[in-house]
Amino acid sequence: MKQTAEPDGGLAPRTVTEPGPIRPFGSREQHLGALFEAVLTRGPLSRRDAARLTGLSAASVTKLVKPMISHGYLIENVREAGVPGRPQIPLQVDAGRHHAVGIKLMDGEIVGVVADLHAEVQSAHRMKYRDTSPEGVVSAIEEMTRILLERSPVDRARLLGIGVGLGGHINANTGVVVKSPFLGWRDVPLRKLLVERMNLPVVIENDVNTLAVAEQWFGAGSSFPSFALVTIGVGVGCALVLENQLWRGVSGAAGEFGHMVVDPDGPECHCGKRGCLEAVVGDTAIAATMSAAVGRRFTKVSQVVAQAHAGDPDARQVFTQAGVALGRAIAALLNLLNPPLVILSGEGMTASDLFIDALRAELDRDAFSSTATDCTVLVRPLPDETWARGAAATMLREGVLRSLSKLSDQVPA
Amino acid sequence: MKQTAEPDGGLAPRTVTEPGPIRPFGSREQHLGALFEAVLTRGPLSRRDAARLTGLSAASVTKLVKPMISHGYLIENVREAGVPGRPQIPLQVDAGRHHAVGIKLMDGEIVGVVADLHAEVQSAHRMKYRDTSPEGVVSAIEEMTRILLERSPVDRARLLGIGVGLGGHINANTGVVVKSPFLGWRDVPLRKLLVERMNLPVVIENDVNTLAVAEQWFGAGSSFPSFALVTIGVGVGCALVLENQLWRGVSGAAGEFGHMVVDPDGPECHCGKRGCLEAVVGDTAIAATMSAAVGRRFTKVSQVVAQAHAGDPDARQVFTQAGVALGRAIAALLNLLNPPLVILSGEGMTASDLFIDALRAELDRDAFSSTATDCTVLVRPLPDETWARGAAATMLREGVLRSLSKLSDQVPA
DNA sequence: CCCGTTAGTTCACTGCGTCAAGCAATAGTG
DNA sequence: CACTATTGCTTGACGCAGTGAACTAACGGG
Repeated sequence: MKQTAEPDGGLAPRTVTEPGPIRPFGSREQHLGALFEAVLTRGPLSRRDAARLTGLSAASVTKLVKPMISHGYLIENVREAGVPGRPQIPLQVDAGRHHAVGIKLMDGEIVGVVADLHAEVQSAHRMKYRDTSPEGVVSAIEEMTRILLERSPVDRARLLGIGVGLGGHINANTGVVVKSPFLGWRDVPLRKLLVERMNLPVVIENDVNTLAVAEQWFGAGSSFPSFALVTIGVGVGCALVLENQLWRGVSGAAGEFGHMVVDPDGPECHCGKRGCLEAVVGDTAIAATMSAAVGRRFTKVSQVVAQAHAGDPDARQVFTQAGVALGRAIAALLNLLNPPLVILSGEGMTASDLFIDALRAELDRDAFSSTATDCTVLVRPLPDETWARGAAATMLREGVLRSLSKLSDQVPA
Repeated sequence: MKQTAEPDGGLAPRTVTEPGPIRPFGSREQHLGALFEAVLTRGPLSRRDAARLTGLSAASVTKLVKPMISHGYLIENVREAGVPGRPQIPLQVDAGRHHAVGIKLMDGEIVGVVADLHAEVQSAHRMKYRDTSPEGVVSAIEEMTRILLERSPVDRARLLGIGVGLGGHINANTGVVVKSPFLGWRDVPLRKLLVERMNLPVVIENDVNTLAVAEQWFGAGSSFPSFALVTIGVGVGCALVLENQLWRGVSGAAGEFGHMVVDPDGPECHCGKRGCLEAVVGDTAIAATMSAAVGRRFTKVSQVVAQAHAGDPDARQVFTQAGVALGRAIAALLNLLNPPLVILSGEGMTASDLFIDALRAELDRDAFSSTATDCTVLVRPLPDETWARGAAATMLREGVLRSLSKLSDQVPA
């Protein structure tokens, strides 16, 4: 805590020097972005429908779309008639026009993809790495990028950059890894290092946040202004999108969900506390609980999952307990923020059938008033490269919105 | 939960009918509001400083301030020289120009105030009521308003309306009390009833939210774009202000903090679960825990507080435990949202010395990375009418911002 | 008394979105 | 096969809001 004081030290600043947070002018940039997002996420769209979606007038849409077409962001599809009246001209994003590399850093392993503007994966690769020093990781990412771009060659001019997602406390604005337990890092300026080495735009972001961005652009999140994304796997993570904005918190550390204490008398967590959510429902926790219950050593969740699917009551019980704990934590989230949507994702959700019922029941039990009934809960098992895809999506979004804002009306030569 | 499904049912809406969420035009209304808020919360302010604060140009400030002065919202103070150059003209809000009634509904008791635009309380009153039917409550509020306005007569034209704060799930937009446990209500259109009876603008809002609004305008919150407000007393409540906006959630139920489960094996809660935060640190919980520990019957917290202040180790222990539980819950909040400020308030904070150290220690222990160090924690013991004052502030804000938006440049006759 | 300095005001200008009118392209109809 | 109804897109005049630059106002100091 910075300080604690009884306030009301009513300071009347004689000279105010705060930098005005208000944009001096023009919402054009925002409207360009909104229009692009609408066309991207809501499939092919006529100008008229785009106008309705964004709230702009048809005239404005025409004006704004023009430079986006001439610069190659959007393309006009062939008109399709069928109803009386002039047929609509479907607009869509020229997906192949822009690409990005997405990379997910894990403990000892790294997954990378090349994705186009629809976040369709063009190629993927997976490799191990040992050297966890900043230099080593940068080299691994360089190597990965080289391999990926060899497999699916992308014109450098059309490569928006590299998005990197990793667990821990990442300050996306400064590009600094504030703290990453699995790498043992503190305050490593990863973005700077990567930009210097690769000479390409780089975005680094918490891995769960990258998933949320992908979900917001290409998934269920596109229909909801706010949602929470909870991932279950080795760890438990959470990302928040509030009013269409990724919520990062003051220091960029928002969304730390795994170390919420759900049972003060629960098992010890690697963070030093007892009964953290992660220590109850994380992968290692599942295996450990099962081992303790049966008296036989389980090292992997997959073994417990297999047992449970085979009908073993002990294994089923382990998952039921995990579901209850998870439900309790998510209920806390629901009660606190009352979001319209919660997406459950992560490797752990592939076995969601084993605990989803317990989770739901607990949600209904714990949720205050209508916070549970007013919330859609979505289960999203994770295809393997999705994390890396999310990182690519984050870079795509950043890059496209940035370049859109520089768009001028004039047609390029 | 509404539903659960694997999504990607990629619906391509042929005809889009969504109402565009974008404002058709003009940010003038927002700038008027921002300017007014700046002058209100940042004390007397010259046009120049106001410009710096809001980010507007000096020219714009001149233009926007003109109608606010001619309509009596702002007044020019006498200039004060001292430095070379033309002296500044301090602008300030004409506090006496607008008033509002603020009312806090409690179980069997009702507190009301009349407040001016600075939320200075002009007069206050407190009374009991028995009839908890909607009719009865409306009558009590009417009676209260009558008494308050007798004591401090306010020109009806200058009375912006009545703000009502009460615990429970309140939908401020529709003016409906969705659920109020202490009144035993469900879906009561309280605002409608009050408007009909009183023929005045009415705002109803969750009581903790009204406190947050007051804090945002007149308290520490005015210097932070986002903060969380946690109240401890009979119940435990929470309100969130995110990016200068009160966060209500989809259904207006956000901020339910008291029924987060902090200890699954803890004491039973009146909500039916076990180990809710409220059941561990609420007023009745404190008394109950103390009774159990000592084997003597305590019915009021004040008794336990007295014992603790007298040095009774049992009593002190009770508060220490409560501090730990509270710290744990607030740490969860910190980790999830990473806000720059948390304000601790409510009647319970008058005894904050008994548990604040335990709370702080737990925060530091539980918080991930820098979420605790980057967060200012403020203790705000509650003067008695503050709840009602908050309700008045909510009405003032609503009323003023609404009427500002109708302001035209022309000088009134 | 004039100068430097700072605050506030005026005004021509510009960017941006809108409205209204016009143009374009289809299906249906006599 | 015109002709009309219908719907989508485009164009241009308009208005609003905010700005920069020039100007006026009001002070202290030499």
